[in-house]
Amino acid sequence: MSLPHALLTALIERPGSGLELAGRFDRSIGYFWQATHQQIYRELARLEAAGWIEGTAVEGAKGRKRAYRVLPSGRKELARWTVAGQEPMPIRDEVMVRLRAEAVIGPTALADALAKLAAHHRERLEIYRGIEAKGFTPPPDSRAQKLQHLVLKAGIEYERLRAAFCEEAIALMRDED
Amino acid sequence: MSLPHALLTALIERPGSGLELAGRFDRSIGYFWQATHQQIYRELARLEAAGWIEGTAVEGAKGRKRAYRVLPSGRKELARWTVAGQEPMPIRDEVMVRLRAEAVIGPTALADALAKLAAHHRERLEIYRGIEAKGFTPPPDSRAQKLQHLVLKAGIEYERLRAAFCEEAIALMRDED
DNA sequence: TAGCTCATGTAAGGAGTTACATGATTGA
DNA sequence: TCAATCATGTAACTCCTTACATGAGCTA
Repeated sequence: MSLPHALLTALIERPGSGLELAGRFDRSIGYFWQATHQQIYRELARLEAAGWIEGTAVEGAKGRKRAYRVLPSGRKELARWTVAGQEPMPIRDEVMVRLRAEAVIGPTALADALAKLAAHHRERLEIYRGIEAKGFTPPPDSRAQKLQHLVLKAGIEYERLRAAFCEEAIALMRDED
Repeated sequence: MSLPHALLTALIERPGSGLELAGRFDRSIGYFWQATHQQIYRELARLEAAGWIEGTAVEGAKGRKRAYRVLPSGRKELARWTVAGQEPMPIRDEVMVRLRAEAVIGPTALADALAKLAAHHRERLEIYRGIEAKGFTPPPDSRAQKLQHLVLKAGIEYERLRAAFCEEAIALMRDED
C-alpha cells in the first residue's frame, strides 16, 4: 500500500492539484506505481483527513480546483514509512502463467501475443532511454539525482529483460513447431 | 486475473485437492503467481460452477477432501485464454517508491531495509538455481520442458537483477552519506 | 479425551478497476 | 449556445488479505 506515500513524495517534489498529480502518474512516478484519478482523489481526501496534507482552493481556476501541499506531519509520516521494513512483494506475472499453460496444452498461437508485448517493452525502453539522455547526461552529482537515476536505470533494465524474454520465448516456440 | 487459469494449468499437470494446490502455490506456480488457500477454494468453486473442472469426494481421507480434475471444456477455456491478448501488466514497485521518497527527504536508514531485501532475493536465486541444477541438467529436449526451463530462467534473471539493484542502491547511499 | 494436523470454508475490509455523474470555464 | 476541456467526485464490482470457524481423523 504505497499510494499515499507516492502521493506525499510527489507533493513534496512539487505541490499540485488532484488532476495534476493524475497527469504525473501517467509519467514519471506512474512508471513504477500506477494510479487512476479516482484513486488519487480518494487518497488525497484521506491524507487531508489524517492531517498530512493541506488543500487550498485555487482562485480563478476552472471548476473547484484545490492545490495540495505536504504538512510537517506528512513529511514525518513519509520518513517513518520510507525506512519501515520492506516485505518482498508477491510476484504476479500473467505472462509466466500463459507460458506454463502453453507448456501443458501447446502448441498454441501465443507467439502473436508475445510479439505485441515485446514491442510494448521496446517502446518503453526507448522512452526511458530518452529520459536518461535528456535528464542524466552527464551523470548527476547530487545525491537525490543519483537516486533518481538509479531508479530510472532499474526501469531500463526491467524493460530490456522483458523484451528479451518475450523474444526468446517466441524463438523457442518457432523452433519447436 | 490469471488465478483460474493458473489453477487449470496446475490441475492438468496433476489433479489434486484444494490444499494440495495451495501447497503447490507455495512453490513452483507460486513463484510467479501467489495465492492463499482462501482464494484457491473460492476459485475452485467457481471453476466447478462454470463446468470447467469436476470435484469428487475422496473416500477414506481426512475431513471432506475433494479431488479436482479438468474437464474438456476447461481445457478449451485454457487454450482460449492462453492466446488472448496479453495487456502489459501495470507495475507497482514499492521499492522504487521508497527510493524516490528517500531522494526527496533523505538521507534515511533505508539501506537497512534494502539489505534484508537483497538477502531475500539472493536466497530466492539460490532456490531457483537449485531447481535448475536438479531438473534441467542436461538441458531438456521436449518442447514443454524447454518452456518450463525458460520460465525458470526468467525467475533467475529477475532475482539476480533485484539483488544487484538493492546492493547498488545501498552502495550509492553509503558513498553519499 | 485433549491436542495436533488435514481440509474446507466464512466474514470483513482494503485496494484497485470501470463506468458514470457533476459543475465550471473556454472557445467556436 | 453548444461542445470540449478542466476538475472533482460516486457507485458498483472484483480481487486480495487477514483473521477466524468448523469438522474429521490421528496420536499421546
